[in-house]
Amino acid sequence: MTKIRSSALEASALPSPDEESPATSERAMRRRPSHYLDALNSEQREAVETLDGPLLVLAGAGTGKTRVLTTRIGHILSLGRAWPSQILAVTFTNKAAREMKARIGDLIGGVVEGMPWLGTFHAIGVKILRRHAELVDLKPSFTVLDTDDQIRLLKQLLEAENIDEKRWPARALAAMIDGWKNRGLVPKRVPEGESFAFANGKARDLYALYQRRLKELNAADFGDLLLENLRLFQEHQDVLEKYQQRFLFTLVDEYQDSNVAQYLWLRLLAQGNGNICCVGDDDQSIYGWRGAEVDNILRFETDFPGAKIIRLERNYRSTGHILGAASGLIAHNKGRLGKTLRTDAGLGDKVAVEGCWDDEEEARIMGEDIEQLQRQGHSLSEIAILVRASFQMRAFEDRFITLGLPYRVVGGPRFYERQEIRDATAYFEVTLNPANDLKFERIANTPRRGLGESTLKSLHQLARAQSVPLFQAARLIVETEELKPKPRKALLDLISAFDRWRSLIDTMRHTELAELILDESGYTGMWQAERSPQAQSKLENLKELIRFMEEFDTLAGFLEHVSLVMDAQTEEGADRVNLMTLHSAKGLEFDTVFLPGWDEGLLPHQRSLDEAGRSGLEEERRLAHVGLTRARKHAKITFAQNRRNHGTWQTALPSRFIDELPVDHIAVAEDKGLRGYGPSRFDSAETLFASGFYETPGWRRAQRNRPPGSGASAKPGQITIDGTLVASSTAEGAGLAIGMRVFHQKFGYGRVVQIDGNKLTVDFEKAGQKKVVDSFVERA
DNA sequence: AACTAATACTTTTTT
DNA sequence: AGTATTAGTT
Repeated sequence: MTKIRSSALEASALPSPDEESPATSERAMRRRPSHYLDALNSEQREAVETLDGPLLVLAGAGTGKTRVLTTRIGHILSLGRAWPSQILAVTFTNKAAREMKARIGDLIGGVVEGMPWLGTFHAIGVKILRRHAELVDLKPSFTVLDTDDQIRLLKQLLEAENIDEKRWPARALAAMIDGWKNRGLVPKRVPEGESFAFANGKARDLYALYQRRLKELNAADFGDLLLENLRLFQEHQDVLEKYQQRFLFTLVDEYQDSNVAQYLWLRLLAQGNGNICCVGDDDQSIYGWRGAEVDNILRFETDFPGAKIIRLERNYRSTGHILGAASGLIAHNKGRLGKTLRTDAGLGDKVAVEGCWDDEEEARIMGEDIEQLQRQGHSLSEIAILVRASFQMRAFEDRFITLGLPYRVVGGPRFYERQEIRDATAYFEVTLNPANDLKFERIANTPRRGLGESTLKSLHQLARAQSVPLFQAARLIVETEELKPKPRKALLDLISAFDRWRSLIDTMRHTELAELILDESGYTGMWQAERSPQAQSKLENLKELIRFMEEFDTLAGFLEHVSLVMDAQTEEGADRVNLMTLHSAKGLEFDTVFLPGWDEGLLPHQRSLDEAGRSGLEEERRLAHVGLTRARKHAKITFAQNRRNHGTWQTALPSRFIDELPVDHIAVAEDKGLRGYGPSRFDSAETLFASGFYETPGWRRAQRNRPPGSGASAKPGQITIDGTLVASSTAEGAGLAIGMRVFHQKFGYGRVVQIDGNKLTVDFEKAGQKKVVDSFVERA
């Protein structure tokens, strides 16, 4: 247990919430240790002071959820009810964990070294698992697999089982296994029936096989971090009791995002003393597709008998109209506990609603709006554009680039998920732990060193026959004549390189060693040789990685954290418009929020509707609600009538969520007209919308009944022939001849240099000389 | 083994 | 339409 001297506790009696006047001195705080409670409203205060027994804090958007959590921890500490090391506080993201640490630090003054059990479910899971690894058939040094490794492993399994990977993709199996793990199901507990969804009922066996392989590799995937913990607690009562006794208080953030496994885990731990406090908002549950169970929060009272529920309904973020619009919208959901958000701020601006012709116009309008805001002195970083799906971002990026408007894409591929980062860490991992087959395989032929499929295959064969790791098999095989001289030499070089790097671990600084490895392996060289702009940024990222390593003392320490704790470094500071998905916007707030793409089929996403029916619709509605409640002062919703889906133009109707917004809180933009696009090609959404008819049931019916092809289905001035462009040809048949000018979809215009049957050599004006198939070019 | 052409896929994504 | 993976070819 971490030692915290009483001085630390004294210090903890001095919480200083941000609003507190600087005049409040440390000494004053000591005299009146409950002063920090004064900064809370009555519900918040109750949530902080109700320490014993199960407590659910239903915290609507912007009601001070994090403040309650951190103050509660501060309160526990200042009352001396527990040492920092006796408090378990779990979050879902590293970001949330970091923020909580920082805020508790502010509260009790200084860095919170003494909160070893504040972290994500997974981080805490790993920590516990390492201590008791042997009890779940792992060694304490087990590695955590990322998604790539997981898929690769499953692919191998499928191959070994002779299952057609075309028909039964490894990804699908991975999704199923993850699903089971999220529900806390070990292979033998998987219901028979569910097995049939994959490879004619082999799914469960494959899952069992996969788990066995993981143990052999001394590895755990993300799901295991919880599932194995669960198993540990269930099978070893003594271990469970130890933790039950240790954790005097348990706090959970974003409880609505928890899955069954997490719920079971929490319940086991909370059975000790029952002091569990979950904070969440059922109206912000948007991760159902990833296994989150809204039911966990809806059922809290039943799951934890005697639970107290406190609602935080006073919103400190948004103005009245925005809150009114959001509340009116979410009120359409049936499965919710129900909260009524209110604010003391004025009504503010109504939520603007505007229709557009297509996504380009949508982007253009927002670009104009943002430029205007900018002229008024609005900070760009206080503006966010929240989209449902990432493909929507493109239109905005295009527009912003032409406008020269600085923007930043938030979310996207995480730092650690980038190819070059994974490759690099794979090198470090193998250096440290040569038995890590998956990582070894990942980089064996990256950069290309002539160790192709066939070599890897013989390695696998040998490894399996001798039941040794691939690296060991490599050692053996280079002693034989098994391989041809070239790959044999390459393999030998690789092995000795790794051996040498390994010998340097103890003597060399870990960051230097890392650079050495990347250098000598030819990995950096590989990217340097590729003179593409991406290669440049990849090299930058590798530098960033080394910089990040500085924060750790050893290579091992770094690797322990890298897969769990590393995320994109969002360069703060620069004044840029934020562009992100609704999902990644949860927990953030901005003065002005733009919500494009409220189209039927996109915001209630069609797929969500198809796959999950009403509950899917409700989740989509929560997503819309999350979007609206991100805004402090201004919100604008737009929808487009035409959206390019996968290549083809499709007409779209305004989202049903627009109909559901209370009329009083929204302002429908005046018809800006279709600006010269043909005369009344579609007398529907926009025109009627703007003339005030949009709220009538008749209008809605008209919208729904409108045949999908009516109105314009293509961009004016653009001739689209739906379906096929039939002209097929052989080179001769199409009348192609040497010297003829042709057009190719990808390469543009060029001149035919040579004809070889149906293959052409064309000298393209932009792309240079290429060999193409005749059917891909047309006469220009 | 490495390139090119054909094909398949396309919601959201903490760890 | 565009990209990412796979299959086929050299």
